[in-house]
Amino acid sequence: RPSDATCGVGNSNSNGKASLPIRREKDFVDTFFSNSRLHFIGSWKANIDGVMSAALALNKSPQPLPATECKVRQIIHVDIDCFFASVATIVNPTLEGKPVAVCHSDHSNGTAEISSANYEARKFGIKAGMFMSKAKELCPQLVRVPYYFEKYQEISRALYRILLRFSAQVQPISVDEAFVDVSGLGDSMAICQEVRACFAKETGITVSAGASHNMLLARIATKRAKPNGAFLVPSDAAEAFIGELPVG
DNA sequence: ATCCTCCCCTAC
DNA sequence: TAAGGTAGGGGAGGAT
Ligand SMILES: Nc1ccn([C@H]2C[C@H](O)[C@@H](COP(=O)(O)OP(=O)(O)OP(=O)(O)O)O2)c(=O)n1
Ligand SMILES: [Mg+2]
Repeated sequence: RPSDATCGVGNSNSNGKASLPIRREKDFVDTFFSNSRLHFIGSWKANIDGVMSAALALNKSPQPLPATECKVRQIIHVDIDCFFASVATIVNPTLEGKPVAVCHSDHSNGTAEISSANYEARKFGIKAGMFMSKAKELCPQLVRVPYYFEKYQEISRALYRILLRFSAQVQPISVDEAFVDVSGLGDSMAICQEVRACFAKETGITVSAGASHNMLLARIATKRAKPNGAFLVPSDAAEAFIGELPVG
């Protein structure tokens, strides 16, 4: 906080240089937020509303059947595969097939957190939130890549533009994840595959999809579909599907 | 009974 | 060399 900055180290004497620590404090806060992946994700949620209303204003998105007018809804959930890590592979295709993790630091000690790990890296037990130092213990040949926040924004917009071509009822969950109500708009698995194909063609990145008759089942179906797949839970299979889910 | 605020937790 | 922010669900409990 600027009001605290004059209490900082090296500013104890009254030589008229009190403004310097205040300015450096402000720069610190700005760089912190501009490099924070969690700030990027969190503020995007509010940002999505603008993207949505702009696209919906074009009035080109088909309206699904209201829940009251169809016996069984058709809900789709989509989630980009290891989003940030996938973007790095688009930027540098030679990373294909190698274990990759997104992180500010590549050091073997310290507490820098991994934001996203690709599926090669996950075979070693590496996952989001893990310290890079721990990840390199598990996988010394792990390739560390930087953040590309501008590209995440661009690719996220592409996903939402595609989803809104199939239905006007899109609920954003995050930068890489959304629900879509496609009740009465066609075969839900066919729509899943169309969305996946469109997105892969436009961005070169894979997105997985789950489909079922409610949001919860669709979301869990996406976990089963990953990576680079689609999975349907039919109404009469829901009980068995839920019943066999492992703990953890 | 309802509404509100605070707090804890979780998913991104 | 590191950038642990943000929104929302839901329970506890006080005010109305
Ligand atoms: N603890 C976390 C979780 C997520 N993210 C960021 C990086 C992810 O790429 C993005 C999307 O989150 P997901 O939970 O969808 O994870 P991924 O897309 O990376 O992998 P998955 O294939 O499991 O969806 O959010 C992050 O920075 N820190
Ligand atoms: Mg994802």
